[in-house]
Amino acid sequence: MPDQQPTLRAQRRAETQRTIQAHAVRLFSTRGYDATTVADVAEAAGVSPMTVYRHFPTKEDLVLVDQHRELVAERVAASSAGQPLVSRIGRALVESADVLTEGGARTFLLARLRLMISTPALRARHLDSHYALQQAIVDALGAETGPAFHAQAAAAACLAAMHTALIRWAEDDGRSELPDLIEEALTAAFGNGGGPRLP
Amino acid sequence: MPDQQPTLRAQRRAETQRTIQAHAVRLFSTRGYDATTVADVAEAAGVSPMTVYRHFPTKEDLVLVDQHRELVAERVAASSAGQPLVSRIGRALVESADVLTEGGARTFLLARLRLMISTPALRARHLDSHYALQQAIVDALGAETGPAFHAQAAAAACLAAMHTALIRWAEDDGRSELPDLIEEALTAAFGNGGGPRLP
DNA sequence: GTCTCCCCTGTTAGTCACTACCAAGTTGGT
DNA sequence: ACCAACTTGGTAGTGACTAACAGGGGAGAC
Repeated sequence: MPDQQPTLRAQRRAETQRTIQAHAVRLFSTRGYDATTVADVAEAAGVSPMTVYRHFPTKEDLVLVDQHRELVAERVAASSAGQPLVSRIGRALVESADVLTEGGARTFLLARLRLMISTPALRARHLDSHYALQQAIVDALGAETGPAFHAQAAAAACLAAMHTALIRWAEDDGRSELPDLIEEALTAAFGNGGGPRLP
Repeated sequence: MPDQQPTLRAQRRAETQRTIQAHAVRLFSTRGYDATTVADVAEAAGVSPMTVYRHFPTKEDLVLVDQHRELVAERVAASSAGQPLVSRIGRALVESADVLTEGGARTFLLARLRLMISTPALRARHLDSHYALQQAIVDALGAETGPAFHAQAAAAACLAAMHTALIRWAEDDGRSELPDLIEEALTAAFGNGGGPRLP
């Protein structure tokens, strides 16, 4: 059970993973996703094609790697249970977006997002990852929120609204603030019942 | 421009298309999607693998063929422009589901839906088709509905709610009424602002 | 330090989805 | 009967992805 070794070996592994992904996104963005083979990515990263598959189960995952889930789930779990579902979820989404766009990874985030929007295969998988995120949100909401079906519907609707904000953000080339766009999309869908703006 | 010939040649084409799809869904449901090759489908349908690809661009499209789009779009376009967006869209979705589940294709619809839910690749493509449906809805809403971004968010949220209803319906094995489930999902997401039940 | 175990990486061969490119039979209009 | 367009089948090839086997460099034990 290698779980308490954040150093040394795992470090190299994480680095090659980052290297491979960085080269992949760069090549996909310049040459196009379909025109770039996994072998091309491997060669650019200086590894063998097999190594790419050991780190990323599919070619699509080279773009779709995502730690967004944990970020959102913990915020949903921490929200006060008294408010309506869409408020709790919406707030968690806005705050998570705030965190993600703070760091210096903004450009990389945009490049990945552009790929996910323009490439059909990636767009489909991206939407499917939202579906997984939806399950995580429902789990984080807890059991006493009425029928699970209702929580599913609320979470799905919130995520769909966020998705339109993501697309808008990419179209803006990241010039606008993502949290604001998400807030606007939520308001457009649910009205002002989604709760007031962050302090 | 062969556009005015609803007879003869196109008839045979439509029939082979139906035959291929029927055999495909049957084989996928029994043997599993991944365990069934396109060659298997072709052999079962009595055609060559090439012919399958002529009628369906990808293996996934063997399950995902869908005329739902036109059905929903025309109902959205016919809705009265005075109501809130989510009401207009939600009503159109409920009515379209009513039409689709009326016919005798209910069993076939369920089989396809089960495949789309259980198979990752199909689930992703299914969600992507909802994205295309979303664009059609926004177009059908007309131009005077405020920022297009708001219409996108409202349509995306409505479709996501409907999707949870579809999953619930499949889990029920189609015993409940799909339009009712969609109505319930919309209410869970948007409250009662979505408008009253159909007359 | 050295030995040993294990993880990581590379190589090969193979399956399968999917795509041109070309050949043949059928149907539709003249 | 004749030409054109449509549909189908065959072949060869690309590329994503998998399984099985072999070598190399760190990890811990002595």
